[in-house]
Formats: sequence, structure tokens, C-alpha cells
Amino acid sequence: MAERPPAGMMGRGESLLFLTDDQLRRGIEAMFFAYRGFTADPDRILEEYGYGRAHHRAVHFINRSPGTTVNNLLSILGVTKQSLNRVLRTLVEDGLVESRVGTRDKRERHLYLTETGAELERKLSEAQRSRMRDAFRAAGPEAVAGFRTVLEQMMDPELKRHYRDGVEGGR
Amino acid sequence: MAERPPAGMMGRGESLLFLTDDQLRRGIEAMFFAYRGFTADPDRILEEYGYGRAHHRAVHFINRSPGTTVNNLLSILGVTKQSLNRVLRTLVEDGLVESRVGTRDKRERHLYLTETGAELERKLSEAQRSRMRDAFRAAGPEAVAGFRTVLEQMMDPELKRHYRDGVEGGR
DNA sequence: CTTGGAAAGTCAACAAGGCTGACATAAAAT
DNA sequence: ATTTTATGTCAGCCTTGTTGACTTTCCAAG
Repeated sequence: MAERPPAGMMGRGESLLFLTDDQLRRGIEAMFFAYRGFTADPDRILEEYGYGRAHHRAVHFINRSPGTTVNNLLSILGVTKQSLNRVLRTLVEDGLVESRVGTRDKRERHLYLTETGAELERKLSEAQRSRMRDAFRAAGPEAVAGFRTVLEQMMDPELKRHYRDGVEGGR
Repeated sequence: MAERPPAGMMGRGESLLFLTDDQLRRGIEAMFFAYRGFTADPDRILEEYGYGRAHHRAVHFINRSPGTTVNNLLSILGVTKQSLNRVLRTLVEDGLVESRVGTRDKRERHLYLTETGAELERKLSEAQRSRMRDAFRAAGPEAVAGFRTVLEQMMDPELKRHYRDGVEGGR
């Protein structure tokens, strides 16, 4: 607060007003409020199942990369194996996820959604996509491109790798 | 998955390829990974203090609107008053927040940051702004405008109100 | 004026889902 | 043969969400 921008133009005709502390604070709050909206719909669905966001994340990334290993999921989600394991255990017990011992490397467990799991995934992602679609449509293609550019810049380089991996085609 | 876009053009020259399910999934994952980056720096600072994100949020919005009431904070943060109260109590005990009984309405508590509280707020928001600034600078003004447009569309209308309230000028 | 309800805040107890640490097992790698 | 890797499990802690019960304060209707 208090600190106002230099109140003038910048060096080379390029206005940098979008980088003032106040503009940045607006960006921060935009992230905060938008993320709430982003998770609101899935949260409601998850509640009916007695699951939480942790389950959603697991289901999402197993769906994205069927046959992924526990270790891979760990590095994507950035939680401890104990934490992930608790979630995975309930999903397997409830018959939403199947855990198959690896063929080449029998230490690994490869994870797949069952039909029931895929059904939940569809419900969740359809709700989330629906909101995203409305937002994208209202904002238009150029805004969407900017949205993605900024978000990509905001990621940790380590995580950006996982983001890029998620491109069409999968494995 | 499997469902490819109609693989052609749209009606009126406007390509809607940015609304395919796959593009939407990309947007969803962008939000997920970017939010992690967004909170990473403050999280590290908070850890030194033994605080969590809930403390960060409280400190942020008290700084944005000094003298705000607990109730107002509740509607912004969207948690129960019991949950907020616990966080607020530790902040008051630790001398980062001052809680003054309302003069007109003695049921209300008005919240202010102490000098110590303002100091923590500066550390947190400088870290967060720094990352946001780098991302904004790398992405450019147009991308930033798009970023904000999309995020704003993604908010619940109720929350969008609070976002708009946060505009320069405050009260 | 009194009384009843609503509003703001506090206390207690519980659950989800993070975390660390210690340990077990099997398989792969050296 | 030994070490490393991948996974799983148990125990226990912390933050931060929840609900329920309670107090204090305010206000409005009788």
C-alpha cells in the first residue's frame, strides 16, 4: 500500500502499469477467488461420495495416464507416499481404481480406473470442464491464450514438466 | 478422451478449437499446477513462523481492508467462523493482529495488523508478488489481460463481488 | 420495559488430509 | 552378496476444515 507507481510512462513507450504492486495484488486475489470457483463444483460431487480433493486429484491423473505408477503419481501430486497411499487404498477398496503389479518390474504398481472409477472421473471432469468452458467462451480465444501463458509462467519448472507431459497423445 | 474435435472449422470463421475437451483439460491442469507455484513461496515463509495458508489469507485481507469485521472476513474466506476464529486467536496472541471491540456495535470485532503483522504481510506478499511479476513480465500485458478475464469468469458471482471490492481505494 | 430472537463471537470435539519417522518386503541393480 | 529402489504399513502429529452448544450484545415487538 501507499507506494504508488511512478505515475508516469516508462522508458520506451512500453507502459508497465500492469506491473504495479496494486495490479499484482489484483492478480493474486484473482487467483485466490478463481481457484475457489474452480474447485467448487467437483467438491460438491465429491461430498456425495465421501471423498475429498485428494481423491479427485488421484482419479484425474490416473485417468490422464492409465497405467501410471505410484511413484510417478507422487512426483506429480507432490505429496508423501503415506498420504497418497491412504487415498489410493480407499479408492482400490471401493473398486474405483485397480492396482496391477508391473510385468517388467514387479516392484511397480500400475494404476487404472475401473468402470466405476471412470464414471466418477467423468462426473467430476464434466462439471469442471463445464465451468471452464463457460469461462473460456465468455473470455474468447485470445484471453484464453493469455490465461495459459501466464499460468505456465507461474509454475515451478519442475511442475511445468508434468504439465507439458499432459499433452494430447499421453504416453 | 478418444473424443476428437470435429476436426474441421466452425460456422462463421471463428475457430472454436480452444473449447475442445482436451483444451479444457489443459486449462484445468494449468490451474492446478500454477496454483501450486502460486502458493509455494508464501508456504515456505509461513513454515518458519509455524503458520499455514489460513493465516496468510487472514493477514492478507486484514491488510487489504483494515478495520474489517470478523463477519466480513468470513464471507470473503468462505470458512466457518469457528475455523477462522482459531486462526485469528493465534494471530492475536502472537501480537500480529489487533482485535478492537466495535464502538457502535459492541458485538463486532474490528481487525487491524500490528507493526509485526504488517511485517509478515510484507514478506508474504512480496514473495508472492515477485513470482507474479516475473510471470506477468514474461507473458506481457495482453496475456495478463486475458489471464484476468478468464479468472474473473471462473469465479462464483458471490465471490466476484469480493474481488471487485478489492479495487484501489479500499473502503 | 421486557422479552424473544438474531447476530457476533468463543469453546469443545471430531474428521480429512497433509507431514515425519520407523520398518517390512520384494525385486532390481551393482 | 549387498545395496538400492518401489511400494506399503503403522503410529503419531499438525493444520484447517466441520458441527454443536453457549455467551454477549443488539434490536424490535408487544
